[in-house]
Amino acid sequence: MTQYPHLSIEKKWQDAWEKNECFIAKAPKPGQKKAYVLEMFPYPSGRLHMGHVRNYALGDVVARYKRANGYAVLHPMGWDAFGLPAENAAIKHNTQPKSWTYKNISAMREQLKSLGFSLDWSREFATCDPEYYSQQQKIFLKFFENDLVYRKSSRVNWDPVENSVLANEQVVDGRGWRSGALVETRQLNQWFFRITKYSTDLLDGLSELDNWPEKVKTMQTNWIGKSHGAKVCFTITNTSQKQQNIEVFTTRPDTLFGASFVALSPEHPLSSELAKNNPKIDAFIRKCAQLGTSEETIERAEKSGVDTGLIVTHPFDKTKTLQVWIANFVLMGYGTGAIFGCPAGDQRDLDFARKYDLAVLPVVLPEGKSADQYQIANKAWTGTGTLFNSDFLNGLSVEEAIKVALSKLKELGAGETTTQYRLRDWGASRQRYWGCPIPIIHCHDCGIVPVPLADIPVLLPDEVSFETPGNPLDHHPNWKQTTCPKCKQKAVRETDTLDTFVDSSWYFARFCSPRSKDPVDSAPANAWLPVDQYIGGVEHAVMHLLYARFFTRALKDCGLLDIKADEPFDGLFTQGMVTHETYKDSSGNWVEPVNVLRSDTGLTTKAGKPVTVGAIEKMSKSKLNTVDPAVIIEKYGADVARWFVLSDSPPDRDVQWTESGLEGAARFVSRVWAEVLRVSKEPVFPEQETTDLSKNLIKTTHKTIKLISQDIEDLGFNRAVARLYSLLNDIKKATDNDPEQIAARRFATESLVLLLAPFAPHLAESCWEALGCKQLVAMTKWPEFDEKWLEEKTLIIPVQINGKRRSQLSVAFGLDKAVLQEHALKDPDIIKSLSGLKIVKVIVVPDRIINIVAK
RNA sequence: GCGGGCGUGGCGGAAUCGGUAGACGCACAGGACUUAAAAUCCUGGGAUCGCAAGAUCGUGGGGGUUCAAGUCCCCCCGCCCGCACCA
Repeated sequence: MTQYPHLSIEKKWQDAWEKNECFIAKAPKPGQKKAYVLEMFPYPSGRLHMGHVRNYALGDVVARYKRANGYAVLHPMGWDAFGLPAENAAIKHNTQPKSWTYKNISAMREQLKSLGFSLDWSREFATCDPEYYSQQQKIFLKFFENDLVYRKSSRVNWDPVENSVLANEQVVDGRGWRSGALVETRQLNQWFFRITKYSTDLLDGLSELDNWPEKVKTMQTNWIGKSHGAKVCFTITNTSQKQQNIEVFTTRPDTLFGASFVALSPEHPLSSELAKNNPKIDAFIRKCAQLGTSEETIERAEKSGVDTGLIVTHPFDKTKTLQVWIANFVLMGYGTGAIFGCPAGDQRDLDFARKYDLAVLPVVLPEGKSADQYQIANKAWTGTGTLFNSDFLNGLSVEEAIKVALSKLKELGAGETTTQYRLRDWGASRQRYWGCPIPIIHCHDCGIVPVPLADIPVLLPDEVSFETPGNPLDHHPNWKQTTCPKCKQKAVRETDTLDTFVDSSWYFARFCSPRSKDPVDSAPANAWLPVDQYIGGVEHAVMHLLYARFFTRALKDCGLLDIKADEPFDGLFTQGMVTHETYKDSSGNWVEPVNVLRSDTGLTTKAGKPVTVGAIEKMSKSKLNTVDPAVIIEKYGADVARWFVLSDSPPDRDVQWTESGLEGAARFVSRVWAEVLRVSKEPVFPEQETTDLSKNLIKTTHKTIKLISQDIEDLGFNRAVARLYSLLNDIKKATDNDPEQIAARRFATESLVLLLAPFAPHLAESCWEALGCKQLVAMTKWPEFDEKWLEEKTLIIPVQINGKRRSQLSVAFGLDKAVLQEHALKDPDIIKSLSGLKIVKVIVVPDRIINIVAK
């Protein structure tokens, strides 16, 4: 077989595309449709991984397809370049985050280019470019002006040995990952974006996102967590404290009669107040603080608490009293930071009650249970039912009881209805160097003073020291020293930088006018936004996507973004991960796939040690089960790598990287190339339609054009790939050498090449050239199908008896029920199978199926 | 713990509306070509029973709805993603 010479060819076409400016986005002409195709931009870790290849290959199919269909396409690329790894690398390798990051960007840019993605590189930027983050500082100032950003005290993980703030991922089992010290929590003044101002709008907006996966919308809905309920006031009877009442939030006021305790969050102001005079409470709160700030760890921890000794009265019955506890599972960030516990109706409350031997009184009776026998063991009943043990609520449904309880609370002045959101304001302060500096000055006399626009950008210092732990900006000998813009006295700069999620919350808009002196120019923004197809990992389903939706709204409200669209991303697609088998040697060390040798006796390392195969997992450095795209591109070519990640697995599911799958992809590329060379040597005949053979191939080709176009629209690339395999097989099978057949074969082959182009663009260009076509495929129109070839005159209908296929009929299209039934009952196989049975009923679905029910 | 998703041959998957389960690819087996091997080409593969015709079973497990269930409903199991300072 003719080997496809990928190395020389791929570079040639990449240069040709660049020379012809094929992928430079040009504003849509009047009447021209646009497509903004965007994949989530990468963090410049230094090397491309297979997840990137998949992500960008998916987007590239869409971009190339849209271009071939006459759309003006914007398909840009940039770098999510700020963040913690650069600082870790700086410490580890004794470099500077800046040089490390830009070096990585250069390396990854070359790798991306070698894959031949149809990107508009003229718009490239990195979020750590001063041109980018200075615009972000302007946005921050505008948000500050519009009260969309503010300062408040909030908890952070604190490493007492390193004297620095830890990210949640840096807290391992309650200890700092480097120092091993027990983590404490500290209160710090930090900057917050007022995302909760848009809670309702962000929630309502979801319903218009028809081209988003349902699961992502559900996750965002739950994250925002709108719930209707009540604030209920419990009066403390035995206190010397100033605070006389405890306010709790509940969505289930119907279960108030089942309340057996009230619980405060360890961070509740009253808890801290009580801790002052009670060492036991103080110790408990300190212990809770060691869990860190992650909601997951807090909720996973075994339920525990401490009795405060306080007693409150029940709002509905003053003679009933409840103990007040402090419990580790009550979150300060939600509701009022206090709850009432109804153990029968909430699993956490029940676990808590069992542990501390508190009363468990069921108040909701599930349907079909008897009131005098119903008991709660170790499973709370959270479903519907009828209220009992509940005084004036007895006999009501849960839904009715909620209403009645609410009006009673209002009547007694013991509570009010409220709407509560789970969504919290976005804490965006980071006590780190490698991020966008917050353009604020702290003045002793004037307080918080924004940096004047004329003084923007506030640039990061290039060289910082990581010798002392903590925030290098704070330690820098002179960076933070400045003068107050108002009073001209000595003042200091804010040393917090912004969360990198801020950088990625508006980059898609910046791509419309990447070199502008303003954050986003209105004409190009209106021409390109919203993003028509956004593609990235499902791990970003909530935070990144919600922050970007918030920013779009906030930017519009501040007048910094002038577009008609309300939402940044019209279409969203979440792709699956790239996985690989894991390998371990006899000493239990992970082994890289490149070091595993396969032989008849099993797997060994290159050194000959036996290797065992472990689970198939997401490619990761820690498990060493990665495959370097650069190695694959060198050996097989970019098209093979692209073809592999697009084959077989549906894009939203995980794809398992296998050597054999890769070889299959390589084989396909060679087969296409060989077949095209064969066809290219044949004479060119005008298209004719005479023989059945040629008709079939032409028909198959038209059908394939239609189906693949649809597959690409639906992002079902694995199906498109399967159809391309089929079409190639059909072309290869057509071996007759009469002019009709040769003409049909040429038509099918040319179509194949064009259909292939979004998936394996270099191969397509080479084939196109071999077939004698002068224009680049990248500039050629998508093939069209003709409906007249798709009309089916006859079809095969299965005939079932009792739901089991027993025969089939070849019939004309569109026959009516009676005729079909008659045909079916005359069928010899059916007559045979029906012997001894009595026909009960015949179901006929025209053009689909016939099912005979018989006994 | 809470929220979301996924589960189909030896393997990846197809079946888009409740209507022939297993398209297409990989791996495997047999054959052709070759001095031989590789590559390539052709053919065959869900399982069980059967010489065959064919029959029965079969979409993680258990129930249910329906003439008909991979698809809809309920329960369970396993794996994956997110949980607000990783990106």
